[in-house]
Amino acid sequence: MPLRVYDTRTREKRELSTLEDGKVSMYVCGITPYSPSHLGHARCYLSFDVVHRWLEASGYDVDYVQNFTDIDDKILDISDSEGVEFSVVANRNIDDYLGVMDAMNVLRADHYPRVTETIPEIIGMISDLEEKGHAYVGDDGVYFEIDTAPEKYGQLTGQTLEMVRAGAGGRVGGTGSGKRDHRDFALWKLTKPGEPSWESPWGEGRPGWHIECSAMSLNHFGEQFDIHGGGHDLRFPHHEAEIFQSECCTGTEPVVGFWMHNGFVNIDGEKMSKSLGNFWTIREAFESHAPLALRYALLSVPYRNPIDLTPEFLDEAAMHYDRLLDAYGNSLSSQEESGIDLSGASERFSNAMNDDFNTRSAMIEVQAVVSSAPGSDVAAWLEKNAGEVLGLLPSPEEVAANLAQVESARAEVAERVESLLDERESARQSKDWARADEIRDELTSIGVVVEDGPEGPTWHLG
RNA sequence: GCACGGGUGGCAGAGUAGCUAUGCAACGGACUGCAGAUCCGUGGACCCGGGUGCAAAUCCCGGCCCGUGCUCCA
Repeated sequence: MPLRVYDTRTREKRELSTLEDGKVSMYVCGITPYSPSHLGHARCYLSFDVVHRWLEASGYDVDYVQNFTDIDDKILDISDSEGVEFSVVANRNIDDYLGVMDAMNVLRADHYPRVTETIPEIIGMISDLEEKGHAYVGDDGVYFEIDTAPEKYGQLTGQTLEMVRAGAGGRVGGTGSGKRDHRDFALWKLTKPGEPSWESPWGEGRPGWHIECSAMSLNHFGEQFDIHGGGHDLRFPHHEAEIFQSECCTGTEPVVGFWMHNGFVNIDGEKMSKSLGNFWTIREAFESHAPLALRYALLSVPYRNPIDLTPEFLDEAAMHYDRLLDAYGNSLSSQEESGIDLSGASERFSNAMNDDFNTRSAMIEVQAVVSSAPGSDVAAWLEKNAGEVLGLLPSPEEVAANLAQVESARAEVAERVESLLDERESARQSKDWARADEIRDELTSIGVVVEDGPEGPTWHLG
C-alpha cells in the first residue's frame, strides 16, 4: 500500500509524490517562544515527529526545517516587564521547548532558522513583492495587497474574498492604520523608538508575522517544497498569507505540495486556554505523567482529529505505556524467539501508517503484539515499530537500567519478604486465614504485592 | 453570519457500501480459602428525516447538534 497523505488544500488523501525521488522537503511552523511550551505544542510537534520518522522508515531522505519566531509583540511585552533583552526571553523558552521535546523522544529537525537570523532574506523578499506590485508602503509599515492576487484567496479555508470583505461577522478591528483594506496583511512593521529593529529600505522596523516562513522556506528549499505542516489554526490567515507571498514573489505555484494540519487539544471537553484555567505546560504535565506516557496518549488519536485529554484518557494511556515497557523489557531479556508469526501485525502496522499516518490503528497492532508471548523476535518488532517509528520506547540501555534498578530494589527486601511468605504459607497450611491475610496486609504496606498461583505465591513491588 | 471538520456501544476511539474493530469498564465461567493476576466466553453502537443501491455507520439531499477558524494562537 502506497503512502497517502491528506492535503488541506485539495481536501483529499493523495499518494505522496515529491519534487525529487526519494527526498522529502518538510517545513513545520515552529513556536513563538514567549512562554514555556504547552500541550498544544506537544501534540503538533509529536505529530510531525511521527511523520518525520515514518517517512525515514519508508526510505525517504527527509530535510526537516522548523523555525523559531524569536521576535514578536508578546516576547517584547515580557522582556519589557522583566527588564531584559528580548533574546533572553526567547532563548529561555527555546531551551525549554527543546528540553521537553527531547524528553518525549522528538527527533531534532535538521534546521531551526530564526527570524532574527533571516532579516536580509525577508527584506529581499518584501522588495521583490514591492517591485512586482504586490506590496505597498503605508504610514506604519509595508503591506501585502490582497487584491493583486484575488484568485489565491481561500485555498486552505474555502473562504472567499467577499466573505471576509463582509467583515468576519463584524469582528474585524484593530487593523494597521496604514492598510488600504482590512484583508491586507503586514510584511514589515515600522517600529516605535526603543523597540528592537533592523534597517530596511522602508525604515527601521521588524518583519510581519507571515513573511518569515515564506522567506525561510524559499531560502532553504527554493521555490517549491513537499510538505508544510502546522496547527489547524494556522490555516488562516498565516498559511494563506504564505501562499500569497511565496507564489507572488516567485511566480511558481503551488509553493507547497501537501499542506498538513494537526487537530487541537481539549482538556475535559473544553478548548485549552489560559482564560479557562485549564492550560497545561508540558513541564506541568510531566509532574504527573511520564514524558513517554504523555507521548503515548497524544499519539493514540490520529493527528487530524481533536484530542480530549481527560484524566481517564491519560490514565488509560499510561497503563498501556506501562504494559508496552513491561513487554519490551521481558522480551529484551528473553533469549528465545516467541515463534509467533509477526508478519500480519507488521503489514497492518504499515498499512495504518501509510493511511495518512494513522497512529491509532498502528498502536492497536502494537498493543496486540504487547499482549503476546515474549521473545527476542518480539523485542525486535517492538524496537522497530513502537520504538523507531512511533518513538514510544526508551533506549535499550535505559530499559536495562530500569530493570536493574527494580531488581536491586527487589533484592533489598527479598529476605524479609521470603520469610514473611514462609510464615504465611504455614498459616495457610493450617487454614489460619486471618493470620495469612494479616501477613499479606503487612507486605502490602511495604509495597509488596503478593499473588497466589498454582505453583505457590509470587510477589513483586507495586 | 460565513467557512472547514465532526456526531459510532457505559467511556475512549477506528472503520467510507456487504465480512468480530480494538482498548478500558461491565457481566458469566475456569482457577482461588479470599483477593489479585491470568485464561475462556457474553452482551451492547452507528444524531434525525428522506433518497440511490440487491445491500448504507459508510454515498447523495435536507435538518439538528458540537468543535475550530474568520488578522495574537500549535
